Amino acid sequence: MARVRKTVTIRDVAEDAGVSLQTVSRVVNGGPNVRPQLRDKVRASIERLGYVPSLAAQRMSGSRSYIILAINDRERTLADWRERRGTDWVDQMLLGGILTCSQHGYRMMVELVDTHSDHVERELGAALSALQPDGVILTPPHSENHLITALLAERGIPFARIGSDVQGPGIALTMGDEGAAHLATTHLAALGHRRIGMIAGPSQYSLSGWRIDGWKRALAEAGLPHEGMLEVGDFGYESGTRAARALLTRNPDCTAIIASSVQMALAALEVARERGLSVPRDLSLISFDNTPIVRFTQPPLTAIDQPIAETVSRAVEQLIARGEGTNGGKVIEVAAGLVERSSTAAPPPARA
Amino acid sequence: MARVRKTVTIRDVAEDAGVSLQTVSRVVNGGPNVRPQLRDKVRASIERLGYVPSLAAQRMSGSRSYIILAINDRERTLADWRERRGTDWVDQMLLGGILTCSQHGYRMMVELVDTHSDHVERELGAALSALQPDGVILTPPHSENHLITALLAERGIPFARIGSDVQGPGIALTMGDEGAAHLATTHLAALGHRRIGMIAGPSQYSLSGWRIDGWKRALAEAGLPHEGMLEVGDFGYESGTRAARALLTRNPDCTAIIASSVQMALAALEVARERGLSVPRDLSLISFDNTPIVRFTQPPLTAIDQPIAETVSRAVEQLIARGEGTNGGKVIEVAAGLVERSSTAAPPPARA
DNA sequence: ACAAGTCTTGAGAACGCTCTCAAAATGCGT
DNA sequence: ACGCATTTTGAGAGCGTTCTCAAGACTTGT
Repeated sequence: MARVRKTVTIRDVAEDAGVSLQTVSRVVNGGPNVRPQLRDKVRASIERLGYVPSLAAQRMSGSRSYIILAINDRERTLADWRERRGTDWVDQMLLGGILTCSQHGYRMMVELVDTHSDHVERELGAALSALQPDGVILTPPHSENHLITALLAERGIPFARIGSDVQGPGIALTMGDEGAAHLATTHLAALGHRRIGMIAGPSQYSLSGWRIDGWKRALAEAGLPHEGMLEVGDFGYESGTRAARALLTRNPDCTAIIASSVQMALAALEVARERGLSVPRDLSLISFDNTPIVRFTQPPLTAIDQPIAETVSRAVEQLIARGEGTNGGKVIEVAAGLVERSSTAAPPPARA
Repeated sequence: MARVRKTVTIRDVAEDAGVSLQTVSRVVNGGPNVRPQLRDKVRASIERLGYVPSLAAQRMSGSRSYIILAINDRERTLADWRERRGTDWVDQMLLGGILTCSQHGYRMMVELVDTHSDHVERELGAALSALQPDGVILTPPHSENHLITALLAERGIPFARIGSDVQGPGIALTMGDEGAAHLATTHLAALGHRRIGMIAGPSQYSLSGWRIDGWKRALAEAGLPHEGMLEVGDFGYESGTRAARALLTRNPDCTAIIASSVQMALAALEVARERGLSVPRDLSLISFDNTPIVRFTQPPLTAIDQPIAETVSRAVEQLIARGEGTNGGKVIEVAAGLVERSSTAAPPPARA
């Protein structure tokens, strides 16, 4: 029979060490002004009794809850999941967040919120009331949802917007979308490509715009035109198929494509196959998002590598260290890289 | 300036509705014995004020914490993540859990614990003390770690073991590994294969054993031999390469392989390619784990589809409904299916 | 109409912790 | 040694909820 062991509380420790509750609390929280001798004694008691403060009680009395709440888009997450599309960033985001939180004695919780719903404020408000998190991390497309940012600002909860470089309330962390697109485009131009197409994401995501900007800037620098080389998808596979077909039909001379999501890149790969174009011989392809999938396609895809986990990790750190008072207007940029695999090469001589 | 809005507490609601705290609490928790008239009045106040009970306070006073803790293997999770292997199940597990939890007013938290560490008990114990979860979900390989199950049993915390069919403390939820392997093997045998190889997972995972059992049973039923057709990997890509090479070298007549993880299936696919074997013409291939990746390989892989999300979801429900007192000995089986894609076909006539 | 029950409501303690503020102990300059 | 400033310690209240238990308001049977 499971003997129900009583929880070890701060009171037990205080008794064991022969000090007051308050002193134990100070030791636990690394408070100042405790004589080393006493501190060690208390630490020994904590160790011996295996005391760990209760999160709930800490929240109740103190000002902190030691909880960071990560908000994801329910709609997209669920759709991805049901269709087994691959939720790309969720696991990386999560791991980056959880690890960094636990390093600082915090906990991360995930909340799925539907942006398009009328109840955003209700849903999010309920979560905030129930959890009273010390910080909130917003992922696209929530990062620039004014209803959400306003709600958070009103409640005075520090928050970080991932994938956003718009200065505004909260901390913005951008993963260098403009620069990454520029990098990829420049890479293709350097290989000799002159007709470089772009399959962008939907315009609700402002990162879609930045990627287009980076692509255009690189093209301009290389003296290449962008007219007619842009298609827009919704990040999903089907939209990628449509976009790739349209792009290649309209521009038979197109020798390289940058796709703004893994799904759309995979779709482009399939479209190339159906047209008898060999990748990378006839068509070079670069995928945004360096997810595990792209290593195992045929050929493995060259991809832009955005440090999602690291970005979330930095967001967590910023939120935890918010004490400094810097809550607004900060913009942090994390640089993306390019991982070359076998889907990019020089264009075929005939068409170069 | 963020005007710091005071939190709405149960006291505010009580005042607004002109009743006692206790009555509001009863209404919130759906307690019995409240006159409908009063109940509606209280509900109206709750609605108007936007009251949501504080999780921390609920935990403090009540017996429940409304938290379910999911334990994952830190080592494997991190390795997968760092090497961008694809953490396969993490996102599905998580989503299944989070969704079901939120449907019941619970929250799910994720904890990464290192099984091989000496500190398992410490780490887990600390998490349990801090969070005081109402239930714990164990994923492989923790599901059968006796240190962990003993700790949970001692503390009297209900727990579910995912991917385990061993009756014991806690609820066991198996995803039909034996049956799934049997299904896959039978499918191959029905296509005409007579030499069906198996790349199994490491023996620490008892599901590895069940899969082997299912495979052997199906072979026996079909009157086929299993000798020399088994290789063991560690779920990772490299081990899959080694295993596939060994298997094909030792058995040149092997026309079909079942791989116990996506990574190992991808490795087998690559090994086939390097040997000039066309999949599925010369070699049929079935992957355990129907993750997004396998849809996009060339060819797309036939895969066993284990309902990870649904299983976790059922685990959560069991834990929440634990009130009934049934904490031990229960074994729940969720059936796996087979998704046919293009990596399986009849064996080449010459070798059939 | 009255006692005995049931249903409904409320008062107050308790949960485990941190906060504020006051008391005790210590250090320092002379 | 003495007074003052500073450091170290402790006592008590309070956080928002649910629990226990008792009191009041209804029923019901006779």
